Order: sequence, then structure tokens, then C-alpha cells
Amino acid sequence: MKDVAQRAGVSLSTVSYVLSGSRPISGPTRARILSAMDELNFHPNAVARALASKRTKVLALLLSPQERGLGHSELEFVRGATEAARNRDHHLVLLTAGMDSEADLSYLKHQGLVDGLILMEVRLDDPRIPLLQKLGLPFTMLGRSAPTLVLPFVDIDFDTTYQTLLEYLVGLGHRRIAFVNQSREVWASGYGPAVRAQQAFEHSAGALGVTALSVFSSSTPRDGWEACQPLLDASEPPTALVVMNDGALPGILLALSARCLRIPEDISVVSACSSSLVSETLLPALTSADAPSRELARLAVENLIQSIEDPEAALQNVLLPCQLIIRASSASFRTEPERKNI
Amino acid sequence: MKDVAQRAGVSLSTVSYVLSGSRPISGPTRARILSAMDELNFHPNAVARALASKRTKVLALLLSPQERGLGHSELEFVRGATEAARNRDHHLVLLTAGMDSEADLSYLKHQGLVDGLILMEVRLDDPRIPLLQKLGLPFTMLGRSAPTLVLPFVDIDFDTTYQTLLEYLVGLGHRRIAFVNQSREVWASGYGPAVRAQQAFEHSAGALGVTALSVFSSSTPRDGWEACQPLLDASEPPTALVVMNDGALPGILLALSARCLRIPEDISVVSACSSSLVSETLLPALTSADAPSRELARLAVENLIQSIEDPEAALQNVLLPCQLIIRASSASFRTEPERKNI
DNA sequence: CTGTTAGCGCATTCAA
DNA sequence: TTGAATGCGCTAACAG
Repeated sequence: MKDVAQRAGVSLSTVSYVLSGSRPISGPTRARILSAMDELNFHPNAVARALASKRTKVLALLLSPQERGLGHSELEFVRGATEAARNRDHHLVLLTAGMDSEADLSYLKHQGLVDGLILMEVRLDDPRIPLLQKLGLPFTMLGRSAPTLVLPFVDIDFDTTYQTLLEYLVGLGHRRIAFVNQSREVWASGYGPAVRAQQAFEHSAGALGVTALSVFSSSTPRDGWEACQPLLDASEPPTALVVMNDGALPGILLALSARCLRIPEDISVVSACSSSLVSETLLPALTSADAPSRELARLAVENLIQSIEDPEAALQNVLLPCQLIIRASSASFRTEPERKNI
Repeated sequence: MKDVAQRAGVSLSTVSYVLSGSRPISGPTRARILSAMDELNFHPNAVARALASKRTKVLALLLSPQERGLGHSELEFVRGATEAARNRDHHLVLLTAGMDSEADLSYLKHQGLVDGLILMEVRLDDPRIPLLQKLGLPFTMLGRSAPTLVLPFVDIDFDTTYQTLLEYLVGLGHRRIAFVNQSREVWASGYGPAVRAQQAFEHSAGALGVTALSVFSSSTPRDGWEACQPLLDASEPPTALVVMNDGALPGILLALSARCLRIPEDISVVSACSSSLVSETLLPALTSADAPSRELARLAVENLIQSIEDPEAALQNVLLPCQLIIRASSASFRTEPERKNI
């Protein structure tokens, strides 16, 4: 950098100022400096900048790749966040270690390698939250914890999503609708989406006066298969399935196929809070309420950067509903003219 | 850190040396220093260390989450790599941006935020390789490029894997075996696994004298379904399917179900180079050759760190075969006593 | 075995 | 609008 300064006939600090833009530099000198940088193939060193400015411009996304691997909708979130970070001149890295214990997070903080965090897979009483607050490490959540806490987050608007979904199905004539949630363990652990979706489904179903059944399933085809057996064995099986479980979907479709139930003639299947990348490629293509992952990611990043730059700023929480996209797996329920159960 | 030094009654550098361990320190002083660090709740600052030592101790895993989302086997690799990095006192971050162009990689290098890279999804003539060599950025590949290049890599031993797989199937009496590869585009682009697996399959099939068919399929259930239609429509359909395509598997199973072909009575299905997390949870549980992701990850990290610490070191390439695990989807082929085709 | 010292490459405060 | 000087927190010679 001092080479650049010499070559441009200015002082080292002037070079620094054109880089950071934190001070007005006259047109000509700025141009000389820029071309000098170019000629010398100069690239500022991020580590040194970080040390001097105490900001690394690195944001981390905490993943917990325990259960089901990263689905398409998570990946879309990652892409959106990466892109948003870039637009704001930041790096976005994914961290996967056991970033949950106090030791880990404290380590992260003191290492000083990241300026802030985005938490995924937030639970209602997520233990990471008090830790991060205590450590003073800026963070934003994808999902939210218990409603009492005032914290920065972006999340799916489950109420609106399920209301839209159920109104659509009821409009098609369905009166017995089943919900396939995530696993009971995940739900019981207070994982936000599982809990809120369950509530939202039951609430909307009640408001619309439809019979609501629900089952849990881990995110595997095998469990999806098993989870829907009782539903299909019932004396009055549901005429529509709402599934918020991408991983279980193949098993569910297989189970229906095994019983020779046609979709959507015999039963409608809609996917909730998933990615169109999965809904579109299933057989048949599934009507779905697609999660606004990209948009949420963008908002989360903006949120985080803002709270890094101004810790006092009023936080701006956002809830976005999933968007209903009608595909081939839903149809109006005909009052059993030719329903064939085997 | 100077506070620690004072409190322990030693010089600043001595503290530094107990941290880095790069110099023998006597028991007593070391103990005093450690307890001083503890009392002051001291944590070394990674950024400062990086600036002074010119090593960030950060390794990056380059992902290209374009097509199919990260599958379980990739995630297992990530976990293995993270763990291995930790054991060697390094951080492992995942980078997902468009880290392929020269500009991006050069940026990464000059930023100086990472010491080295692990490349995933390597193609036979991967453009990133010459770039990284030119930039002098240490890297290791998961997978390998054209065989002529001498570069550090770890990879699956496709030849052994497919030989084992086919010998197993032939031993069960199968003589018509089909292979479902990744998509034609992926194969044509020179993606290593797709190319090498195809070769290995054909070679082993030839050596064993079995009739080999093969099709391509993108990693979606829909395409899996479609890809196997011609196989099943053939006058002499295969009696066994070898699938190296986790994403297509659900569609393939659905297609078989739709034709009322039972697994394994009517047709055997085995999964190649996948993760047991998917094979186990499909219906039925699939016999599979599981990728040694964890071990490969560990080796890749060791490799990379070694080449960072000693760029001249003789590189140690490794090929590991997948391990055949027999589950419920394969059985001996009975010479059509009751084969029911619909 | 331990202390002294000179940077690492840049941001930023003070002067001019 | 620019320059000079100080320091971010730590490492790694060089000296004892």
C-alpha cells in the first residue's frame, strides 16, 4: 500500500481514504491512486483492515446439520444471504460445528473473526440467545423465539400461510384435512416452525370448520410412509394432505401409490413452506406454499448489518407469508362417486 | 495480553509463546501464565494473530449449490472436514458464492482471509485449478481432474466400487444390469464422478460379461421416473438397477411401484456412492455402496494443512472405495418363475 | 529457558 | 483537501 502511495505521489493515508471512502478525495488524486493500484495489482488486505478497524466484514450463518440435510429451501436462503452480504460488501460464511454451547459461541466472539451471526433453526427457548446477548455478539434470527423477547428476526408468517392454504382447500370442497408436521421430537423441542405451523393449521381449520387431523413425521421417506398409514387406514380418511416436510414427501407419495390412490383425483396433497425446487420435481408436481427464503435472507442480512453498525437502532422485524402456487396435486373433492379404496 | 504478562510477571512474548507452543516454557511460569489468562478471562485475538503470523488458520470449502441441494453425503463430508479442521486447530467455513471466476478466486486470495481451499464438485478440466495454481493459493480437491495433472486430491475409488457392486449382483444371478447416472449435462461437463462411474460401470460389466444398459437422470424424482421408463419398457428389462443419484431415487422407486414391480422380488435396486442416511430411510432400505465421506474429508483436511505448512511436501493422494452394505433391496434373480409385468 | 524489539498492513486521530 | 504519526494485538527473529 505504501508502494501505491509513492507511485501516486500521495501519502499512505490518502490511499487508505480512497479505499474506505470515509473522506472526500479530489477527483484527480483519486484517479491517480486508483490507476496506481491497478498497475501494481494492489489488493487491500482484509486481515489488516480488520485488525485496525475492528470489523472483519464477515457474517456467519450458523447451521445445525443434524437431522435432514440442508434442503432446497435452506439452500435458497443461503444463496440469498450470500448475495445480500456481497451487495453490502461483506462475506457470508457457513459455520457448522457444534456452535451451540457457550464455549463455542464465546470462542467465536473472542476470536473476533466474525462481526455477526444469523441463527437458523431457532427454537422457542433457544439457549443460544441469552448467550449471544451476554457476549454482546450481534445476531439476527431466521425464525423467532418465544414472543415475549424483543429481538431481531425475520420469519415466515405461518398464520397467513396456513389460512391461505386451508381456504384454498376448503374452496375446493375438502372437509377432512390432515397435516403432516415435522417429527414429534422436533416439535416437542420447541422448534419454531413445527410449533407455529401446528398452531396455525389447527386454528385455521377450526375457523373454517373443517375436520383437522395431524401427524408427525421425521424427515425421511420411511417415516413419511409410516406416518400416513393411520390416516389412510381411518374409517374416514382425509381428502387432502398438507405436508410441511420435504424429506418425508417421497415416502408419502409412495404410500399413496401403493394404495393406488391417485393424486389429485382421490386425494389432494399440498406442500407447505417448501421450495418450488422440490414441489415442481415431484410426481405429480405439487401445489405448494413456497417459503420466501430469498427475501427473508436478504432482510436478515440487512437487519444484521444494521445492528452491527448501529447497535441502538430500532429493530425491524419482518414476517412474510409463503406464496401459494397451484400445481397438479390439488383438485376439488368430488363427493365419492368412484372413490376406490384398496 | 500485556495485562496477562504483567499479572504473571513475565514478558509479553512469553505469553505469546505459551499460546503458540512454539517454544518450550517451564512448567511453573507456564502455569502462572495460564492462570493469569484465566483470571483475566483472556482470549487471544485471531485477527491480530493472523496479521502477524500471516496465517489465518481458516480453511474454506467451496460449494457449488447449483443443482441438487447438498445431499447427505456432502453434509457428511462437511461434518468430517469440520471435525478434522478442529482437531488441527483450524476453522472450516463453507463458501457458496460464485467462487469460480478468476476475479472471485483472486479476490479470495488477496483478501487473505483463508489459508487454503478444498474444492468440491471438481470437473475433469476444472478451470479453477490453473487459477489457483497461478495464484499460489493452497488447495486440495475432493475428486480429481484429468489424470495427467499431479495435484493433491482425495477421491472415491470408482473402479473398485463398481467392481464390487457388479460382482455382488452377478453373484446373485443378475445378467442384465442398468446404471442410472447423473444427468447427461453433468456428465458431459466432465464432472468427475459421473464420468468415472460410467467408465467403471461399463468396464466391470464388460469384464463380468453382463449386459449393461445405462441412462442419465438429473437429480429429481421426476427425472428419475422418466429416466427409467425406457428401461422398464424394453422387451428385456434389466433385473437390477444401480443408481448413483440420490435425488432421483424416490422417483425411480415410485415408477417401480406404479408398475407393481416389487423390490427385490421383481427387480433389485442398489444405490452407489450415496450416504447410508438416505439408503436406510428409503422404502425398502436400499443395499448401497456408501461413500466414505467422513474419511475422505479427514484426509482432505490433513492434506491441505500439510501443503500449507510445507508447500514442497510430497503430496499424498488417496482413493477410497465405497463400502457395500447389503440391505433389503437386493436379492438373487430367479429365472422368471412368476415375473409379473404390467 | 526468557526478555526485547521490530514489524504485519491498514485505520484514524491530529495537524496542516 | 491532504500528510504524519500512532496503534490495533500479536508473532518471530534476535539477544541473552
